[in-house]
Amino acid sequence: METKDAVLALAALAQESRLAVFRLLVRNAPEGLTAGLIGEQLEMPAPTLSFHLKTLAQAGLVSMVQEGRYVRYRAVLAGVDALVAFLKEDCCRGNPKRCSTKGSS
Amino acid sequence: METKDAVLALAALAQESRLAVFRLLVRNAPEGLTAGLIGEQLEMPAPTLSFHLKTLAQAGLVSMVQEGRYVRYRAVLAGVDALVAFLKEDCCRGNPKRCSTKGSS
DNA sequence: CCGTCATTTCCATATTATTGGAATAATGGA
DNA sequence: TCCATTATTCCAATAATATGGAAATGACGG
Repeated sequence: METKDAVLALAALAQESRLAVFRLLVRNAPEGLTAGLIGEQLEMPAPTLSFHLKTLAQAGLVSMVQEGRYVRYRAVLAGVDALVAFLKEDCCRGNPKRCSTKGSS
Repeated sequence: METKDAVLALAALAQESRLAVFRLLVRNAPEGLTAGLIGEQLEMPAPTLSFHLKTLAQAGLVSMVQEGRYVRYRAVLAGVDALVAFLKEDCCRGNPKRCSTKGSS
């Protein structure tokens, strides 16, 4: 992962509305939800939601699939893992014992 | 963790300069670095760096300790873990098997 | 105290993001 | 084909953020 991608993903999540959308999709993984259902759950106007979904998709954090008249969105959980790996890259110069808490990447 | 805290932390990282600062501190955990050394490594003007360090500190992602004339900054690695836990909260409605990749929180 | 060094605050500028109404597409059923 | 439904694009007002020079703060050594 490159810095540019990480900033894109972090910026996508660093916004109340989008964070709510993403977390809703995480809860509803792996089936996902249609745009309409998301808007209904979060009481968000369609254009606003569309804008945010596009941002999340461009950041690689959600995937979209056309299903007839609907578009189904899904959280890309691997995106979060990639982000964390990037953040902790070469943590403690590779002395994992000195690194805190749980030993993710 | 509350939504507000998560947005604060994500926004702190969602910026190229700050992301660079944080990752530098992660690499140099757990000792940390003084403000001056960070600015030197990243070739960043002092006021700009100070602004970004303050933002990271307010987000709970770095800690600061006065050391004589210097101020030492350290990455708070647990902050990242808390963030991930929040993002993946109730993932797949608690069906961890259906959740992807590695089984963090 | 006084000078020096490390860091922060002040401030103005430039840039970028969020929001939702109205209009526009795209799909499928009758 | 025509209509109802679903979702997106267009656009403009509003708000928030990043940047760095100059000045101010704070800490230590002499």
